Amino acid sequence: MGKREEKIASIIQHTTRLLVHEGVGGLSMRRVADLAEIRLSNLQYYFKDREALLKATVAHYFEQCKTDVLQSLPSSDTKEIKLESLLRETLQKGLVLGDTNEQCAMFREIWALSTRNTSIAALVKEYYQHYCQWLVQLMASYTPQPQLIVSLLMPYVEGYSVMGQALPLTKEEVIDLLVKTVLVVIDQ
Amino acid sequence: MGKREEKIASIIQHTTRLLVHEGVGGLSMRRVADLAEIRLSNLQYYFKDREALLKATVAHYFEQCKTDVLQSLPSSDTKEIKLESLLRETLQKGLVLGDTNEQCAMFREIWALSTRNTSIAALVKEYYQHYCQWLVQLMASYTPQPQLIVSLLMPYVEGYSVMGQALPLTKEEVIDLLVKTVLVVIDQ
DNA sequence: TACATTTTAGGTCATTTGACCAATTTATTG
DNA sequence: CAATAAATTGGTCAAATGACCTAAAATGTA
Repeated sequence: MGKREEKIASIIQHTTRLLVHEGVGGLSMRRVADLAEIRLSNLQYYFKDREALLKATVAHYFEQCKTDVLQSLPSSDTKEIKLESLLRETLQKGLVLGDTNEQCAMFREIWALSTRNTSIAALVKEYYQHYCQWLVQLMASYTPQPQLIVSLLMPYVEGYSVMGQALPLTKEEVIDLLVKTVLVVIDQ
Repeated sequence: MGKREEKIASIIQHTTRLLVHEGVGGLSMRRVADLAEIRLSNLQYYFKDREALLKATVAHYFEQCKTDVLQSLPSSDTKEIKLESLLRETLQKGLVLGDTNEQCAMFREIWALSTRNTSIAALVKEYYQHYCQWLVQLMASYTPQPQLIVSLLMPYVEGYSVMGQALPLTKEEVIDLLVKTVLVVIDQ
């Protein structure tokens, strides 16, 4: 990584931290410059304004998500495992309560931003579409209707991070329920 | 509604609009005062600071949600209808894509806020818990396991508003899938 | 009416913010 | 080495903002 890339990485990292801990309201060029220990005008040299910095930071976030997801998905050559194990494993990782998770906090900000920022909204949509595709591809080895399973599980996982803490079931009970549900549905 | 209540209602209404259209960043006491056509100091008389205004506005939002939900739920004395119809009707209303809906936009802001504001986070959690209870109560007339159905559908509906637009299924297909799923699961 | 309370008006002040600029330093390259 | 571009610095400026204050006006009440 060249010096330029390193510096940009540092800027984006501090911007991300600021976003997570203070929200969009707390994000200003000056504060980022302070955190990254560079002058305001130097920051402006790399990102001409707040908007550009924000866009780059969000794009970087989804890049990171992509890497995380693709790594965490079981590789498709270990097809020996049962569909049930795959589901359990995936759900165990995927079901996260949003209020205890830094990555979720970042997503909340992005989601709110996307309401009024079409280019950020496009990034969100694009990411979810890719995510769907990866999962469909993964599931395709186990069932003739991967789209069905994905359409059933993805919104659930996202919704769980929003309001899972208000559910009358524990995470384990939820996983049992979902696994059972999926297995029953594809048997139909 | 007394003059005082009318004025407070107007302030909260304009605050809500501002939040939806500009985000938390665009929310300042001055702008609210301008929109509500009162002096800044008058606004400060009713809400001592931004924080108090925000809290009251969020609380009002959830009050409104409560009213909406309780009204839209079929009254429990019309038990003649089938569970399937109930599910279809509820899902038709509940499955909303977040990017086309003003109420969703407001929720996005609130959700982002709740990351760093415990009292707002408490309002969110409280609302979802009540929402769960209402639905459990409603479903209780149709199945011995209402909690199961609610635990299955509520996160899904919330998640659908987040990423439904990236799903490979249409809303109608999603509803068919969910209804079928629920009916199969409770038959087990 | 006279008094107390609530509500409104107008203004100041210190801070923060984004935008902009001129000058200087640090690579890079011919 | 010299010239050119890239990177960095320090600083100014106007606008916006929250907090604060005082006085007046409206309203209710004894």
